[in-house]
Amino acid sequence: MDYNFKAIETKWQKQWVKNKTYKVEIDKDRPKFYVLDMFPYPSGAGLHVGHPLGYIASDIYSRFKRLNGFNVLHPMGYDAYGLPAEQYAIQTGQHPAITTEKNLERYREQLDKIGFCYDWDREIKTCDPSYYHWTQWAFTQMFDSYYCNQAKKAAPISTLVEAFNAAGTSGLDVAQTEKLAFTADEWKVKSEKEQQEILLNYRLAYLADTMVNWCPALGTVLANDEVKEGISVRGGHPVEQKLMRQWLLRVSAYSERLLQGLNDVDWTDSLKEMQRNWIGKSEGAEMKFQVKDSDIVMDIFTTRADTVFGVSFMVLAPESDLTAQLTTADQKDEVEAYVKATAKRTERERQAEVDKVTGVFSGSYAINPLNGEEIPIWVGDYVLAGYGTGAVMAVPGHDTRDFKFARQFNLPIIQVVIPEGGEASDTATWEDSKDSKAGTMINSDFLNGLSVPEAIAKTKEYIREKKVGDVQTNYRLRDAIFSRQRYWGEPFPVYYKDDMPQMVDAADLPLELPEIDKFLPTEQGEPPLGRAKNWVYKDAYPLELNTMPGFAGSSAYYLRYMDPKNDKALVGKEANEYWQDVDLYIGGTEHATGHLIYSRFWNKFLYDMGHVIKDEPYKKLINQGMIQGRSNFVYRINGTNKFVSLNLKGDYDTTAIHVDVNIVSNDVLDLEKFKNWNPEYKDAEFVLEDGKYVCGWAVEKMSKSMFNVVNPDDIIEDYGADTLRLYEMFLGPLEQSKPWDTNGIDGVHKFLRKTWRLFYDKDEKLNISDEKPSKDEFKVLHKTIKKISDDIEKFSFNTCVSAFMICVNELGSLKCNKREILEPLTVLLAPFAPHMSEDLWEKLGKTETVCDAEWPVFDASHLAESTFSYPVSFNGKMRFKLDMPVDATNDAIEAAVKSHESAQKWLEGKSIRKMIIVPKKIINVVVG
RNA sequence: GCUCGAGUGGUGGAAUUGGUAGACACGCAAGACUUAAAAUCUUGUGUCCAUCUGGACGUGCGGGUUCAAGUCCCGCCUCGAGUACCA
Repeated sequence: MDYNFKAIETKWQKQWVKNKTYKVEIDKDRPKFYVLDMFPYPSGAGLHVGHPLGYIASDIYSRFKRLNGFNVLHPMGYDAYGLPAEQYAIQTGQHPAITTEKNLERYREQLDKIGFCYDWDREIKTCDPSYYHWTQWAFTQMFDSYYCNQAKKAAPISTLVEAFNAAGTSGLDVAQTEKLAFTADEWKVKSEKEQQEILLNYRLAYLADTMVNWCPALGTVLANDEVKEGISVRGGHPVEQKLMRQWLLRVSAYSERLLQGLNDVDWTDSLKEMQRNWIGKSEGAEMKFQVKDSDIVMDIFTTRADTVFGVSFMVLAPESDLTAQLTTADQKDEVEAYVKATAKRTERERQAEVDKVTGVFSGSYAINPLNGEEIPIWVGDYVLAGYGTGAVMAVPGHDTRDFKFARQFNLPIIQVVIPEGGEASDTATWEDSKDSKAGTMINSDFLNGLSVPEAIAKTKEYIREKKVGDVQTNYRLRDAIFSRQRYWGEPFPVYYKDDMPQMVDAADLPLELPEIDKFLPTEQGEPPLGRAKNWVYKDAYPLELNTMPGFAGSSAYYLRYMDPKNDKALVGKEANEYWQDVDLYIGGTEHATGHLIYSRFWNKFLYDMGHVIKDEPYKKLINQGMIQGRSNFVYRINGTNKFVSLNLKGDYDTTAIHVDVNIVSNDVLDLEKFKNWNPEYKDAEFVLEDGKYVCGWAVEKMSKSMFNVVNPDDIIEDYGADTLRLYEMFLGPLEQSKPWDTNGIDGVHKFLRKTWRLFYDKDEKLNISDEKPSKDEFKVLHKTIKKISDDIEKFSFNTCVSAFMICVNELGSLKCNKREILEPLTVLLAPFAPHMSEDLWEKLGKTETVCDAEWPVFDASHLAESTFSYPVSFNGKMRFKLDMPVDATNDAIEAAVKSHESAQKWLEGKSIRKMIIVPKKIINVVVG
């Protein structure tokens, strides 16, 4: 019988469903292992060959763990809310739920064909009310909480109210939007509404007027990680800054814990580094600059308080509240015009014009707290409102941006640091600021002569003593904007009473997404939910019109898989205590600053409130590399419909045109298919080489427009799922990006057929021998057991496939069909090629699934050798091999080398200076 | 600019962490089987010189450490990813 992958794969996929082979339940007798794939968003395009890479890797690891006695949780579900389905709805009027359901079915169909061991009984969808019930619940919990910096954890907001009643804000150190100060008496006399407004300053989910990334094309605001280089990640539309009242999550409260937590997780260094940069901790000082003839005090943040004697002006962000306050009457027009002009520019324009220095004088002066000098206050858009205090002290001598600004507006430049090995010089002659990371202080009063680190320490001490500022830590991480002016997302469990937000009662959750007639904003510019009929709570109070963003549903999904049907809690105690956390998380690096920050934040909050038992959700995380496309090109001779083969194109003036990779084989174009591919090429003519049309190629992103998309369904149709799985792994290291080239796939398919043939004789009859295997056969097997076991643990799946090929090639030449070899080999192969292994396992007479077989145990005694073949080098160059007993003494080896025939020509006329002998490794003879 | 990662045959990639560079596979070439093709099998395949035995060179570039360097150190170059007026 030939290897009939179609019959085998269909058969076992049915059997697995029928036997519930992948159903998982809590089993306290076995250790748990939780393997998770990053939640896919089911797009309309379906899966291409790059998507399953990570899923195959996690599937192999899950099966391997199960074979090693672990109770493995390996679930799958869908991040089903999102912009594309809604954009499609706007264009076609089709309800996003229908589009989503259709896409999801297609995804499922494609996934099923690959033979994954998911427990589909645990499937979740973020758009399912029984799921978003708990997304809404978590939000209400955050609303009812604040973050205490002293306890370093979240606590119920009622505790804070008690504290206000007892002593106002005194003695409190809590996360807050604005630094407020009031006494208990002041608090008590405030109206209910005023108190509610104040509490928003502390809640972990809060409503506030903030600068947001507004994307007009999508009609919604976006979080920082959803914007790259001033354009939206989804859709690529321009984004501008706008002041809006929005829901936010106080992620910044957890900055330090999110940073510290990275030390306890097993993630790649590069991913941790990305998160560290995104959190952006910097330590420095906050200093107070009194404004001349005013009671206003400017707070500025600096990491280089030691350079304060070099400050020659101050700069405010145009959006800063202080800008208007500090503008004098005669500068008013100019400043207002500048602020307006800045606001009009998109984020993208602002970034593109980094070199353009713009600014305007406010008319006011500040007083340097260290030397009492008066310095002008300017407004400039190089200062960001969102970072630090939105104001800086400018040290043009030692900061590039300040230097450029000073030159542009003719402001004084003072040198305060002499770089190591340099001398003080006239700043008028400088072309750029001078580096100040190391050196000696000058022009700095009591700091003169000190080194930079000494000066930093001394300044900190000084400003604390004189109370002109304080040592301060700053984080770049911003609170997450949580409102979206869209339809297809979780509704907020929020209603408004007297204009103040209130949470929907827990008993009334989930608050289901209402039906609307059109998926567009209302005529009044309200979000789409403004169209919903009776969108009120308790028949009286209007409900929130915004919906939640994409990351809401994906922030705690891994917890839900532990207990997906629980209608009393996000996750039950028993399930949470058993499954605990994710042992292995596999997914793309694109989630580094979004999902992976938000879900860590979300989880830490739930941990603080005692709802889950682990502080960090993902113990080990691996980023699979991107599968790139390998595009093919044809070369059209300009102005003709004639195409010239790659190596002859130098003789012509040509234009390269992308051609569908599916009509090219080994870079040779199928001419007939090409003519039929596009009516434009129906009458195409060709200049061939050796009778063939050879295409050019390049590695590019896999995308429709490059005609290089390869569909896994097609591969499975031609070669089977097991071949697809093996080939995806064989392409290269999991974490590396690499191009997909279908051409190499024959190799792994051939390997599977060779494996099959070990079980079948020439007449295609099953033929397995119960004879004792030979020493060589055992050696091949155990070498493979060791290699596969080690490499799976290292996630080095490409070398596993090579090892299998070597093993089967060797067993093939030994003509081995011994049960004692083939049985363990089938188990080794089961994680990689589950369909074939399951089938062969049955052929071996087993009645239980191969998934529950026992992983073969490596026995080193089978690898023991009596001789070792030494490579013999002369001055480091390998010249010949020498077989020696493994227990040969160095003297015996030395003698053997000296008398060896091949050694003579290298020793001739030279003397042996030294002989290096590394037992069972190498011999190196140093001659000269 | 800063941070991280990577540069090995025509191609994808191996190399036990300092010890035989190019495993395994694709592609290519020659051969076997076949009327023929496909499939399958065998052999060869880093570059250069040589009829062979063989030799020289060779892991982005330039230095260095070492008996021995793809691997370690110093200085560059190129590509990829992330991030960016972050004070």
